[in-house]
Amino acid sequence: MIAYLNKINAFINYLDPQILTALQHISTIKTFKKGSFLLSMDETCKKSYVLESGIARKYYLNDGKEMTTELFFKDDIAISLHSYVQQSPSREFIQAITDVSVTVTDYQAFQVLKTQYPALMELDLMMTEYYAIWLEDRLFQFHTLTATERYLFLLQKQPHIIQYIPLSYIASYLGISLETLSRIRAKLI
Amino acid sequence: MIAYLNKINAFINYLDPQILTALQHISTIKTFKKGSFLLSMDETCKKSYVLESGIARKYYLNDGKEMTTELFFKDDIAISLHSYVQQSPSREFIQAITDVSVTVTDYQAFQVLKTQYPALMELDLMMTEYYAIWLEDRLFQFHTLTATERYLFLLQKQPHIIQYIPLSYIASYLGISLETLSRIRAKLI
DNA sequence: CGACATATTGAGATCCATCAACCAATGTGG
DNA sequence: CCACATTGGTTGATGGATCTCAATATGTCG
Repeated sequence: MIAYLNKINAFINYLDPQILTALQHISTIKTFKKGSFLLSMDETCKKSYVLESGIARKYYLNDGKEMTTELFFKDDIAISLHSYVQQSPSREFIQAITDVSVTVTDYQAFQVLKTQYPALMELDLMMTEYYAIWLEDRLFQFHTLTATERYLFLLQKQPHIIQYIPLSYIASYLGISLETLSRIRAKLI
Repeated sequence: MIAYLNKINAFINYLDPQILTALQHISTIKTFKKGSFLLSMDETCKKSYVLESGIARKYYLNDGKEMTTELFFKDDIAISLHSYVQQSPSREFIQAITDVSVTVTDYQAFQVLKTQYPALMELDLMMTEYYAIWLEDRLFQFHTLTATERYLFLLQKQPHIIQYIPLSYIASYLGISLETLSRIRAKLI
């Protein structure tokens, strides 16, 4: 998993400088205040956001309850995949948890660039593969681990998450209630 | 979701015949007997299998128990993604549930062809996106639906599954025990 | 300080897993 | 062709994990 990330980074480093310049031409830097939305439900995800600083999350509403599906840190790519890929209305929100700075890249412009530079198509494929593997792993966790095990797993793999993010977000990310998470933590001390 | 499948099919239909011929050159037809394995754990997934007839499933072992993660029917692509993409040992098995006929395509040969024909790179991307969206949807179901709801959802979306596949496979596919599934079905009648 | 968001704790209800017994259909060797 | 094993499915009893509702505590920020 990490190995594959390294492969992607290596691929980016070996990209033709001309391609990188072209990418920069269709990208801008933008900031979002804590609590504001990079993407709202029913909106089409027409931009990708690479986090430069700050933290964001992706969530949807279920019976009025917010279910967090993904947490974004530096260098993560924040999009709502189903909306981005199909250019259809999103079921998800993407929200800044702290003040956030991002590199914004336009979907349409990127599509054009991909047909121009096959290396970008390949890069897009690698990143999508990585996301799919990450999803498989998450599904595996829901399939086989108890709530406590999922929490410990998160603690071990991404200890930084716990420090900066409200427990209510973490609870729904783990697929458990806030109360259960609180009890799990109490027991572990 | 279906719309995107249509888009992929349209894309395939408009592929340069030369590309299709090249694809056929690196593919062969093969059959597997019921119960036999297209891929075993610890083996690297070096082929992709497009089902022509029959049914297959993907599963892994957890505490000695088989957890079914995916069911394959006609035209589905059976691979273990993490193993295929990273060319590393698989955690999963792919097994023929009935006698199965498949079109086998070699990973390495396909990689070469992709660099030769960018349209194939694009096709690979679209198929991976589709799989990722499917995974997101499955994760959504585990996140928000009860066992009964997940079963009803499956019944509604893929009624053919129930007819040909042992309940034990379906149970683990839904993330529940065989007994619970049996009770759910009893209540629904 | 007061107000609002965030987290903890308790009690009861619910869902689902586990263990175990049992049943039906199918297949196999003698 | 029968006896028996095997596979797939059902049903019952029980316990544990987790949810929900509700009350309380803690923190944070204007």
